[in-house]
Amino acid sequence: MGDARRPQANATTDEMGVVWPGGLDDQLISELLGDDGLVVPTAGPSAPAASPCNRGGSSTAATAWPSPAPAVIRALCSVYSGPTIRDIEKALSSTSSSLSSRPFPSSRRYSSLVVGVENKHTSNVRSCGGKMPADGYKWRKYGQKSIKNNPHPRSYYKCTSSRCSAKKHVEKSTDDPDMFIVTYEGSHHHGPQPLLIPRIAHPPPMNDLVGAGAEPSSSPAAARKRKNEDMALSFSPTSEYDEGGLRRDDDAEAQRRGAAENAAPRFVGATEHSCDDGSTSVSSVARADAATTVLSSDSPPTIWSCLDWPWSQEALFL
DNA sequence: CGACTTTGACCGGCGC
DNA sequence: GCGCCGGTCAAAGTCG
Repeated sequence: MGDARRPQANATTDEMGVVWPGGLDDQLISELLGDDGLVVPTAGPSAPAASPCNRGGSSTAATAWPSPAPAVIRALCSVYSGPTIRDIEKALSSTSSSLSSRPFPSSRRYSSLVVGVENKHTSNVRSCGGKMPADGYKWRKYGQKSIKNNPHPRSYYKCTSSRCSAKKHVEKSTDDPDMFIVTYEGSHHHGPQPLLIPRIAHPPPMNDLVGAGAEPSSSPAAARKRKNEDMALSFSPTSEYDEGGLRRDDDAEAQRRGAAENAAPRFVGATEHSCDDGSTSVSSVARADAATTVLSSDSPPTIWSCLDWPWSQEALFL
């Protein structure tokens, strides 16, 4: 999964299997909501799994996912924009070599967590806008550390939801300054912050929504945010998650959404995405215990994707 | 006043 | 045991 970005209306959309021009296409909505293939396979570290929203009738899914209510799944599917299982399988077979050279830090600890530690999941996230895409959760930064062999500091975040032990740390890749390496640890016991509501009309610019709030550029808040953005690792949005109509969890809502989250499938795969500038990049590889996501383009996605499966990583776009 | 970021200090794990 | 390193804590400051 990883890539919850809306694919751009150009070259690699074939790879994604969908074409979403400026907004959430009616046809797409119909397709998604009408998709009978809302079948989720059992998760397993070695077996490819699928989104509950596998478009295009992938027949890979063999086992029905146990718990989420159909309404929940439909809601999830209505906003899911990640690769299909077919995309994943295809990309896995073609890009595994390139992915093996992705810029993981040389840290011994880092390498080990990628391979086998439960509840630790590493993603590479690229934003062509130079900012970290929001992932749908609200995080509080609790530390920042300089890391050996990486000129960029690593920032540590905790989920702000009470009783939630999810953490993540974010650092810039040494090889690619546009690449953010995000490691998630633990799992949320609640759903993503925003509701699974497509936001179709008038999406604000990406730069106003990711990594910084949509503040008037002349305001003190904007000045502070600009200052923060200039700092090495102040690119991960936290409080800004609530802006633009997002809101925090309350307990009941968290429980409802948590049910869907707990039933989340696990993606295994990779795909390719395109930036607005026409460039493409290796996209996503996700395993039950590791994930790579490349998010590209400056253009504002139109919908929110709130899939947090299983490592509580999902991308949020407004 | 609450929520948040920043940042230096502290702590524990690991290798030598 | 020592030093390095990553992860966390907590005080201070900022902002709305």
